[in-house]
Amino acid sequence: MKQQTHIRELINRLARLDSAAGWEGDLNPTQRAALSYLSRANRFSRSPSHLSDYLGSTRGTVSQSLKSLLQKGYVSERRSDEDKRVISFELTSKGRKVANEPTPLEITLENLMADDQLRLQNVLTKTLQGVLEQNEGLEFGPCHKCIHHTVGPDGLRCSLLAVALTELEGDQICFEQESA
Amino acid sequence: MKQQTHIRELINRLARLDSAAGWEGDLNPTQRAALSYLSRANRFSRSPSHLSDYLGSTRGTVSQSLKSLLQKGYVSERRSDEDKRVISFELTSKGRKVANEPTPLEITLENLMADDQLRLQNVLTKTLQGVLEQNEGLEFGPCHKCIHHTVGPDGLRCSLLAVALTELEGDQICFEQESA
DNA sequence: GCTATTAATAGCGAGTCGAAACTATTGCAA
DNA sequence: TTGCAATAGTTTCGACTCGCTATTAATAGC
Repeated sequence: MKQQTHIRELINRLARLDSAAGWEGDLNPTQRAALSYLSRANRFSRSPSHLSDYLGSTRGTVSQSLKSLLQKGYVSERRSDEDKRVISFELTSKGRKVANEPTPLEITLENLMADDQLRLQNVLTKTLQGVLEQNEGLEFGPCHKCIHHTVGPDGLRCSLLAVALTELEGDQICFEQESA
Repeated sequence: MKQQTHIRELINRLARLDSAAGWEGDLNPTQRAALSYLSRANRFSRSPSHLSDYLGSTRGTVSQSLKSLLQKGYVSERRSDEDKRVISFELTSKGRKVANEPTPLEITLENLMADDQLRLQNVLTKTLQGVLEQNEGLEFGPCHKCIHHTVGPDGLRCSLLAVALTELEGDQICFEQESA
């Protein structure tokens, strides 16, 4: 068998097993993935559109998932004042509690050697960039690794959106992120 | 953010994008994953039970997927003579054609440096073993890397199932496989 | 023979998925 | 300024996945 086929199967199988473990409680794997994204995205990136871009899904599908999460009390929504079409979602305390529970996959990764972890992260990041290039997809990387992220005398800033950033926001996911 | 969370997200996102690309034609990602498994599993491992173990799913779900694949002409079924409860599935020529189309993920992996590929495969394999240990899941590795695989004067054999193996079968996935 | 186990299937309800049709808001240009 | 295209989000449709809970059939152990 071709090696790249083997690696693809490993990635898919790991994700599948991680998903299967994600059925606990009244959530399914997709809802859990949405929750996880929302817990890590910055305030400009928590809309249905961005979530669907991130998940490689469609706005319609994501709209359904968010409706379900809303009914079950894991998220709350808020319309933007500047653009009344835009909705930003936020986790409730119930949602925050669930979003960061470690899965069996995470526990296993935690036990890997430190240099194995680093290598894995680097190669997978490179691979993701390659796939996104073919798809014309957005990277959704962390704000502080972006070409528009600047550190000045008045603190952290995003030169593209022209806003000041808190320390926390610098670590969050941004839909505009372009790797430096 | 914790590094293992980041890696988990990378794995899930890559698999998700690979899935999203798998909607082409009249197949969905799950059906495609089933097809891919059947194309690589040996004759003892192509039943609904083994497929559900492999996918981390249930027999009921897999039964539905296979029914759909059967109706669309991608697979054929055959009841075993020894044990009349057992059904073994096989790909039709139509199924074989679809099973081995490279996805964007595979194309990207192909372009990685050779040592990156090898490292990735090794670390992911180790990770999978770790997850399966927690799950009490089966590994489904290749026959020739199994403790029961022997090479004698009369060719390849499986000492557990007590059968002779062809060269091709030595490279296939087996549900009984235990890494040497 | 009786019973437990195993393999597979069927039916249920919730939810995902892509696709297409729809509403509301915004931005742009004539 | 009016008119229209683009954008954000929702709704509906049909096919399907998913866990769950029977149910049927075949086998294995006693």
